[in-house]
Amino acid sequence: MLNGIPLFGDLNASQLDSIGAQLAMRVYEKGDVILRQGDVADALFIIVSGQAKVYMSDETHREVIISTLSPGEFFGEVPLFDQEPRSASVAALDRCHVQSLSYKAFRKAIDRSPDIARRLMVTMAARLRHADRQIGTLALMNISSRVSRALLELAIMSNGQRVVGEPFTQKDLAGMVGASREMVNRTLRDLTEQGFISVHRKSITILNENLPVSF
Amino acid sequence: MLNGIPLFGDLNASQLDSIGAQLAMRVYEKGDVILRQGDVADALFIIVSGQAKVYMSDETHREVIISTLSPGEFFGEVPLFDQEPRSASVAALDRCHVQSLSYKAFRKAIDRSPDIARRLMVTMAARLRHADRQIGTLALMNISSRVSRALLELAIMSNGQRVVGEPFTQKDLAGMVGASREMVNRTLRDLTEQGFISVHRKSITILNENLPVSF
DNA sequence: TTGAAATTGTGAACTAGTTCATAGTTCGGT
DNA sequence: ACCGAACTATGAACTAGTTCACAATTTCAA
Repeated sequence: MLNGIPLFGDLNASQLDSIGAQLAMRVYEKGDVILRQGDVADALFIIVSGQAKVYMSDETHREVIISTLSPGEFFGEVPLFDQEPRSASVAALDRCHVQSLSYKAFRKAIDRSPDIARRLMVTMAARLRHADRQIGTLALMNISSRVSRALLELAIMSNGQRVVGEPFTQKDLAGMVGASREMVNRTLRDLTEQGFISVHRKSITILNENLPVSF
Repeated sequence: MLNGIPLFGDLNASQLDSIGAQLAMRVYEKGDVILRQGDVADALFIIVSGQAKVYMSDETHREVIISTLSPGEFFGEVPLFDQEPRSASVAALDRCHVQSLSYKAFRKAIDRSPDIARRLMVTMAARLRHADRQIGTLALMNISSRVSRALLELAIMSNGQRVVGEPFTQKDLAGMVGASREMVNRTLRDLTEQGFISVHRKSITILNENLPVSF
């Protein structure tokens, strides 16, 4: 989705080296929490492989998925600018290789490279646009429209077809659209009956671009 | 709310002058639309006086208020980074004096002043945090909690009391929390009966900080 | 000051969505 | 190849919130 201009693409090896003293790689298994809402923050993360979800949850363990992250994308930059605790949690949706960069080094990188600063701004602007859209969707659209919109957004081309597949479950989808899992299930059934999608195993194929989005 | 580090605070008069060829001031009356969702964008705006709302609406004229803006705050920066149309509309909540700065000049300012770039990033990060919180709230909390949260957020100190007053109507509040106007009215009645707030004319006083927020 | 427009207040009918319960299916590990 | 765990599916009861309708009050411009 928010696709990754690799953040450090313009740095040569020695430049990377000069800021990257604290660059560390870690592997997270599916379901592992990478960072937790409320934690004190001192590092930025970059996804090298795998996918992750950014989410918030309440005390009854219901959760909203704010966004999903793919290889090349980074996350955890917000607290660098306001020194507040992390605003959401991030967990691996499948096995993830994640690099971390201390804020100290990250700040250095921003200061030294106008290009990194610029890319950071571009990404934050994209996230802002996406978040605002999400707010509009949650406040104005009914669930079946929200599900349709989520499917269109998650779909990737796979031999000529738009497909939403692994690693997303109906529960994940429910979290993304702010609805119960059951309601998502019923919506998928309806969309199937109406011929808009077809569902096989864990993968949903979009048969008709014009999913019913009321908004 | 998202309070204004003035964006151009570190520029001296001649620096301001050198980028500000296109700096123009305009007055908008209450209700006037300053910019519209879908428009092509080529300028940034800065509120000098008055308040404005950032909102999206659907074809049936229901609207969500994404945020409100106070003097010192700027808006309309997102399309600078992605060349997409404006993602939301902005309208004056009361009489507003608004300065506009062409993207061309704005870009120049960002490039010349690391401090302006930094402030821009700080503001975007704050907006991102706020937006994510809003998404969580919309997806996880019931309406009375959302109203309580909105009241706490909008309240300003006015001789020792936390007050939410002009220019916000119940309809505005409804737009902010993604609910019907009637539901907001009923919630305010309940909160009054329970002694948490008191309502006189258009102003709401918070009597007890601990408004019932479930989340 | 007065009349029209906007805002507030409230009941009643309705409905979209949740929650609960339970069964069938698929998945992943040993 | 098997077993428990996670996921999918679906009906039924319930409920939070919407919508409609209308009255009362406040605001504001002429």
